[in-house]
Amino acid sequence: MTMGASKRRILEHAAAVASTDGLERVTIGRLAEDLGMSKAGLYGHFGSKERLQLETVAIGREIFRRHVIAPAEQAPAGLPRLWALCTAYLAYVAAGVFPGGDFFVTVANEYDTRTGPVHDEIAAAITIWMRRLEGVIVDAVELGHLSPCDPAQLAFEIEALLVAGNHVYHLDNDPRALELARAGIARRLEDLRTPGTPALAGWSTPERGRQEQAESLERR
Amino acid sequence: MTMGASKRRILEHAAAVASTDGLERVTIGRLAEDLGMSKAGLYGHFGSKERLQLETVAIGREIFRRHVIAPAEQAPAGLPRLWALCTAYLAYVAAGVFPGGDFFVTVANEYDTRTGPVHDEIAAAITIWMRRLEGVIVDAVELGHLSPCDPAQLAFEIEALLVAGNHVYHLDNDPRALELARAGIARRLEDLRTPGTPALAGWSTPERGRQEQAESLERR
DNA sequence: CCTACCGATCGGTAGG
DNA sequence: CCTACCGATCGGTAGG
Repeated sequence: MTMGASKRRILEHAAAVASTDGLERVTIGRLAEDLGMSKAGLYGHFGSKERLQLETVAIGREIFRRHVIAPAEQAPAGLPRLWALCTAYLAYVAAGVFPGGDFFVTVANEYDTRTGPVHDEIAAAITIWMRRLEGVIVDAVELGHLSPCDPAQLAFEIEALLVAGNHVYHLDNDPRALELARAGIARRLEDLRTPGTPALAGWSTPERGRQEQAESLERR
Repeated sequence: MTMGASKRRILEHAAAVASTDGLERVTIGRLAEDLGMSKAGLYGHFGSKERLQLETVAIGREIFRRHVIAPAEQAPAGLPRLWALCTAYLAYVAAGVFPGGDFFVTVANEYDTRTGPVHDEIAAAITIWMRRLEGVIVDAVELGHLSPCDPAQLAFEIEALLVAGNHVYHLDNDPRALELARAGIARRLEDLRTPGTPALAGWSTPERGRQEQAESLERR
């Protein structure tokens, strides 16, 4: 999409605000003040709050594609690409590409029980992401990397762990959440990996000392 | 907590609204209009928006305890109780106890990157829930129901699947999401179940016939 | 892009 | 519990 530099600057800031506070709090007055321009000047780029929200979702998709999808496309098809998608997602969260973590987790939770164009656009973006996961899983099975399995079930489980990693990472401000997500996905994929297929980088759980395990038991 | 009937009615409505639209949209004017009272009359019960939010979180915890924790306490300790917690959670979502699904998923996502007393109260409630999951997992291992495992890791994975089930159920308006969550948890627990321990009700995937199911259990 | 507005709604208060 | 109000902020508009 062709877009002026000013409009792009507005939308990138809007996406950053939405990732922490939600699309509802992306108000025209707040954006204008943050960016040092007038409300009416900013408003003129969009014509309605809903258009601003829809264009914010669109730029969120663009940033997600650049930081998660595109890097993983470099990996070989099948299991390596599936694992690359997972590690790229976790890296995107850890790097703070959006200050509130995964943009789509925040806005999807905000709009999951609402109706209208903004809900539909968010749901469509997530459906496309899930179809991509499922497609890469199908490839991995057809290439003999993984034992036969239900792609929708496996994609659901992987997405659940990724999203939970993002969520707990921010709620508890604890980077170990991303490690829990990585370990859960690695274990699930390891169980499905066929004998001839090599394991991948960062696959195994880092060694945990006996003391740390005992503490984990005590903490309950 | 002692509480007048009027205040309880306000808070139960506030929790219902928060589960769909978030705590931010639980405004004093909206509650007053919904309940047919004046803003000032409603406001007087709380004294500040933050107090209203904190008391809404408290009543959300009470309702969660009644619908998820208490029923599962009836099940025997160990694996049966762990499975009862999971099925009680999914039933609580499916039953629409809150119109927006799990109250805590909505508000935790809303507040995960904020600071202050409301964030802290939500984070504390979720920590207590996670500690409960971990404690029941430790019991299941000590009772010999499950092979030894990292309780924090398993609790994280179970919670991830439960929350994803709730989330996708509402985002796509598709009840199969809860079945994906149930199946994912069941498979994970089945892999950890020790030979002498019986499987539990609703354990297997429905698509599989009873015969295939029985064979599958024998094979292990 | 701007200044200057509009009616509606926000959290909160005064006074009863 | 109520009416009546406050200043701030919301999305949006008029006019340039």
